Amino acid sequence: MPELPEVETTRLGLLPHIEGKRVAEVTVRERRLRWPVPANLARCLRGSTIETIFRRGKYLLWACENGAKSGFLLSHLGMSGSLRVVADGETIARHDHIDIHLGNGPVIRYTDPRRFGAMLWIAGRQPHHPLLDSLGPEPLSDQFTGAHLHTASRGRSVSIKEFVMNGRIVVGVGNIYASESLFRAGIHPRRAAGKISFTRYERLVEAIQKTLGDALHAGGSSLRDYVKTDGEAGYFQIDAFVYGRAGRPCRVCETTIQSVVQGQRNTFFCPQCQH
DNA sequence: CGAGAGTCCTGAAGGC
DNA sequence: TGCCTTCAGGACTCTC
Repeated sequence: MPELPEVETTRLGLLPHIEGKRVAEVTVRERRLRWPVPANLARCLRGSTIETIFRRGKYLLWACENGAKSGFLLSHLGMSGSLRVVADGETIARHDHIDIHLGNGPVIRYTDPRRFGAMLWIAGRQPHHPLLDSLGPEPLSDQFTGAHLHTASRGRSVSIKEFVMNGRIVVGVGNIYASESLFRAGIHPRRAAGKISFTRYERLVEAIQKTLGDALHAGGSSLRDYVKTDGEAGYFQIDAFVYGRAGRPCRVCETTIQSVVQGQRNTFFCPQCQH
């Protein structure tokens, strides 16, 4: 369930605890994540200094300085993953798969019940990886514009809902925020992406940025307690206009909210407000 | 290349 | 109360 705002909140929550810290040891209890955790991950990380963490889409890139052994830890929370700062010696629970022990300090603990997440290593000083090669622009950047969506969608018959959830088009728009953003933009989720006007795409960009921005703000409000939380606090506190509200009245017009399945994902929308 | 389906996994929720 | 089934969900990967 971590969408982009939660990933960014995780990054900001970790930063003050890891910046400039040396990795003393790495414990891997479970290698079976989305892809197997590399057998040499501990060897790659051990002894390096974590300079900072970058985010690209929902991926986190941990810049690890260690001379010729420098590289990047590439992590993804999947849908049930979390990264927390815990005290050394903290009790290990069922799905606590990886611990990164920092020098005479805390432990960064990766927990992921469903194991859809990832923990990979990129050797070298450039964060190049196939998973990152074809990602679309960041939704909160200047590169994400109505013009971009309009151009990228010409000739595409795929629904707008599936289109905005495609990471090659724009990163970080997951199932919840896709429904919410389309509602805010007044666009019906089943409309063909290729048949939406430039003006409406400009409106959609605004809606996505507002939706993500609001969630980011709410997530940020939980940062103070970050050490003790699993990053979920604040995340779902935003009132959804449509997500999860099938059968209930639209908050704007009181028409009954409907749900449909698109690409094996549930979509929620107001048939009156969206067209 | 694009579209659509399949896949990984566990916990929560619903049905009987 | 408790077991069984269904669903949720990110995003890569495969097939046509």
